[in-house]
Amino acid sequence: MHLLYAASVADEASDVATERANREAIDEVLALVRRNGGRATPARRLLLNALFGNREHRSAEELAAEVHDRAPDVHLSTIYRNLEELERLGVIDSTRLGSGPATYHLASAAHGHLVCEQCAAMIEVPDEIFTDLVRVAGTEYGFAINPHRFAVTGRCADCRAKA
Amino acid sequence: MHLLYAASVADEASDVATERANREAIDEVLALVRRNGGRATPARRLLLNALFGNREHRSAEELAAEVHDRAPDVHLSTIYRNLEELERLGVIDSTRLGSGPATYHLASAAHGHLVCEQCAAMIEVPDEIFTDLVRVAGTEYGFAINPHRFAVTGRCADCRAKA
DNA sequence: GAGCTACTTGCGATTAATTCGCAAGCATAC
DNA sequence: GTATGCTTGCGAATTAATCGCAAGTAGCTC
Repeated sequence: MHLLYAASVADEASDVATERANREAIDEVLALVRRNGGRATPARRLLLNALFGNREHRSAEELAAEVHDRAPDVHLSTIYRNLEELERLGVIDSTRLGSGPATYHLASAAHGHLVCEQCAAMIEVPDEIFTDLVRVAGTEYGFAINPHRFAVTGRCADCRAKA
Repeated sequence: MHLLYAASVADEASDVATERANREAIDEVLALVRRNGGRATPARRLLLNALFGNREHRSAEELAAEVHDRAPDVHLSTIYRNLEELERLGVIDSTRLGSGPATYHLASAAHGHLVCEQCAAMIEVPDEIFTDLVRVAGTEYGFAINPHRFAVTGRCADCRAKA
């Protein structure tokens, strides 16, 4: 099993154990950062901690709030710069869901997104749902789809039922 | 006859013809607007003229620029309000392509979009490419996909070749 | 064709999300 | 330890879109 995944699977039953497990995964990411000419700074470590802390989609602002619990001085622009860097390295994915801010989560928790245009509900779906689209786009247009970075919009079951 | 003059006369002639053809379609839309409690205002007519004028994707700002050729006083917020209204009525689709502003085009020219994450190139694709995705999302999640409102991101053939 | 009513508009201010420039700070390599 | 250059904090700037409000006007009514 992949280390990144293993770390975040543990539930919050034992905070200490989770934190230790996450620290290993975070150190691995920081090693990757260093291999790419980057530095292991406290701000970066705290951001990774927030990202590994739970698997939900969170905006830059929300992640900043979590980082601020421990280091109130970390500036929002630092969060943005680090998110950009981590995405470039493939550690996280950013996804634009509808009209709000972009959301971020670990690349190891990759999945597609269905977002309702009416109620903004978001459904996470496995990549397999895109198999055919990926194939056709590849053969017909030479286009390699990345299903993690965009949201598929439409209307959810609830909203359809109401109409 | 002077060539440049001939060209401009021809352009103007075709402009006039196109405008007459579009006017019918535009009147039809305005009738729909009125049926829904709206009014046929000059600003609205000019915006529709711009939308019917060519089929490309254009941002609110670009459409405003076109409207301004004839009526410089139409405010950008009026453009936004009218675009919102026209989308609500199903006359146009708005699509978020990547990171830039939303783009708008006639719903009758509906199609999907592949957008390259690297070079921002946009490929228009027929709806059929989504057939399987639409089917699976419908049966598995009760979700009705609208393939016109989002962009499928990934890497285009050119950028893949370079890498 | 005058008048009423409600939809629309122009305009500026405001919000939301993100990016940028720069000087100071600090992680690493040597 | 010291130099190098990646990073940060901070505020200002950008970009895209939305809002509140008073003035304007489309379209119905009589």
